[in-house]
Amino acid sequence: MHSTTQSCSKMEGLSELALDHVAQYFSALSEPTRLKILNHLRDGEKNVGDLAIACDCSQANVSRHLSTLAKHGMVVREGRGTAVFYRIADDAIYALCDLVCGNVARQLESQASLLGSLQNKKS
Amino acid sequence: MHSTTQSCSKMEGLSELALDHVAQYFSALSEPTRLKILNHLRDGEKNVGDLAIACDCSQANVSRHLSTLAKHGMVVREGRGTAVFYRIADDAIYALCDLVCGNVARQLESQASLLGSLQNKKS
DNA sequence: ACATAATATACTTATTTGCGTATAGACGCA
DNA sequence: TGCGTCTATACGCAAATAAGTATATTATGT
Repeated sequence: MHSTTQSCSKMEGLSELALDHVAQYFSALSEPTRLKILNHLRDGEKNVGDLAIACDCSQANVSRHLSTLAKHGMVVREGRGTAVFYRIADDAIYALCDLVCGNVARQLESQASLLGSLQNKKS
Repeated sequence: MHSTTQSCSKMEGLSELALDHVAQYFSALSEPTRLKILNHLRDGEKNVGDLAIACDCSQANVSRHLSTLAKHGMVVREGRGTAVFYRIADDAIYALCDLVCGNVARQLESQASLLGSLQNKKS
């Protein structure tokens, strides 16, 4: 039923190998251009060329990034004619990104307030 | 009230700079050892030395990783005596990891079934 | 003050990663 | 079949990153 590595929906007690997978998943999301691509796919599928223009990025670059995202099952590839369209595989990816956005926002705020208090004291 | 960069709880329409922050946040979670550290902090604070033993990792290495996690507000540092204890700053981090775990598990399963069907057809 | 212990950091090295560039491969069309 | 278009890949390079090693820093107790 399942592969040799146990598939677990919680991170606690994961095997070394499974942790690597999770780390690589996060790694796929750790690149601004890839996040930009995901953002541009919010309103539906787009082909590589259009994404390159939208992201202000070279075609080769976008293609490589899409390949990375596809490898992790984040986007789905579908060739039609000479073009290749990509779309989000699972909207859960946005829940993930938005959650992180919230965390980052809080983090920035606390840093800002810390900076502010330091400047006030002006030691 | 807020800093120069708008703080937004959604990723859509984020500035270039904000996207960088989000990417760096993901990047902090893209390392197996750091995930292992977070796992070991589930049951409460631990000092650096104990974490090094638990993670089977050098002290210097763990210290560096903790520094990275702290930089992003994921863990909180507190020195007591000669030791330094770290604890999770926000349990939301686990929700994040568990969510990714679920995605990775699904991803592995679909890859496994794909592999299986290929082997069955044995082209 | 000195010795000891715990943590952080500097330096080096090996690996990874993203990108520019050029090119190969696939598809449609005349 | 030959051409134009779109996408993927190979190659080289520069920057980023993780880890080993040694050392600096900080705190405690005598």
